[in-house]
Amino acid sequence: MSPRQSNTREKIVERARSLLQHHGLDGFSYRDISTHLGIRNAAVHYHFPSKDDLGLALVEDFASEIERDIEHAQRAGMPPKDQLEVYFQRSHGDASGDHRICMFGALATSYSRLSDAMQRAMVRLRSGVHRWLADTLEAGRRSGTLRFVGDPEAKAAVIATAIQGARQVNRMSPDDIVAVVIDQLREELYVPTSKE
Amino acid sequence: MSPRQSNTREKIVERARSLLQHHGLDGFSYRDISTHLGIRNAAVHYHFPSKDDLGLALVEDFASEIERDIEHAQRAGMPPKDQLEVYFQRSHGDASGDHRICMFGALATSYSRLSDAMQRAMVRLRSGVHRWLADTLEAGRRSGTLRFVGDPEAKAAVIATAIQGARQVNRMSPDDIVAVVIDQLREELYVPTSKE
DNA sequence: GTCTATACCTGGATAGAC
DNA sequence: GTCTATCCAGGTATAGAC
Repeated sequence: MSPRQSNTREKIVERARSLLQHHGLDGFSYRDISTHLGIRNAAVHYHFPSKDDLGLALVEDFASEIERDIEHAQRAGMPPKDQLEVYFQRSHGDASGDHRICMFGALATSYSRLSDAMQRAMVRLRSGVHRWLADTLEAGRRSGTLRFVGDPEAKAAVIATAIQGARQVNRMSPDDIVAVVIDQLREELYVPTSKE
Repeated sequence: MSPRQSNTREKIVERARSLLQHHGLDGFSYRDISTHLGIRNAAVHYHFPSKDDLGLALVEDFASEIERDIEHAQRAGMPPKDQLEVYFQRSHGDASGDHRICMFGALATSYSRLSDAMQRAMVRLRSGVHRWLADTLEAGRRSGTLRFVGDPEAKAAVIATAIQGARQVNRMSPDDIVAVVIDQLREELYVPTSKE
């Protein structure tokens, strides 16, 4: 009932996450956040004493958002193909909307210098998404709406990494590479509904 | 005949490239280079006055290496499947050997802040690799050694982005994700030689 | 080509008033 | 919870001697 998070804190997280997904953790400063919000540097430090605190909050914020969506889709009994489609559309929306790159891609170069807590949060998030994707693929293949060869875990790895990679190089091309990649994945995965 | 590049310059490029592919452009300093080579900071600045000069040299060095390999494979008349295999093995070697991430992934977060020259060099490199990969896929399908559905350009995009993404998350997992992804791509692409 | 020395700036972080 | 003021470390870059 009582607000556990101040309004400013939320705004900081929102802004910092955008900066992270555009420039990486080493590519933005407290100043970039404070000036955008019209506050002082010290105010940001009040909410997140060190940059590691901020980084951890960003990963956890992102993780709980993803996990909530996965749980919601599963509770609603959404068919595998539809769940996959939500994943595709979210990825494409983030990427083409304001050119955000994937959280894992954004933190990849910093990874070895991150705190243990942050590394653990990322490993946990990646593993959770991978688990969901592999299970979804397997269920779809069993029910006949999806098709692919080999291990669901391996196919999940290809899909996730392709989208992540596409989001990173999207800015380096006039074409919408994310859209191209997702369309190709659809063409390979989706079983046609009518006889071809 | 006369050496156009001093030994030190080569060593700087080599070291800087390793640092770039581990920590990103914002994740290393001139100091990291100079101490490793046992020289002073100013000596590095002599060869590369600004960090942008250094970054451009790294991209161009990498690009000429790749382009040389592509040209060599084509001149040798190497079959499409073998050319692809060279690409796979090089990617896996770099990634599992000393955990280097892909050059595009390493520079993705910095991209919008790079000089025009560097951005152009990266666009050109990406487009060259993509051209080669799409052509190789198409030739392989025509000759019956490779199989895939859809446009060679789109399939090339999926393959390149998947490997790039895999190289980035490789450190976040106990498994060798690059190997998993490449094996899955092989299984999808390679036409069995004997009847199955 | 490499050195010493230094200038200058940015960025993370803290103290203490309000 | 936000401010002003300040500190300090690290990083890029340059001048000038050797």
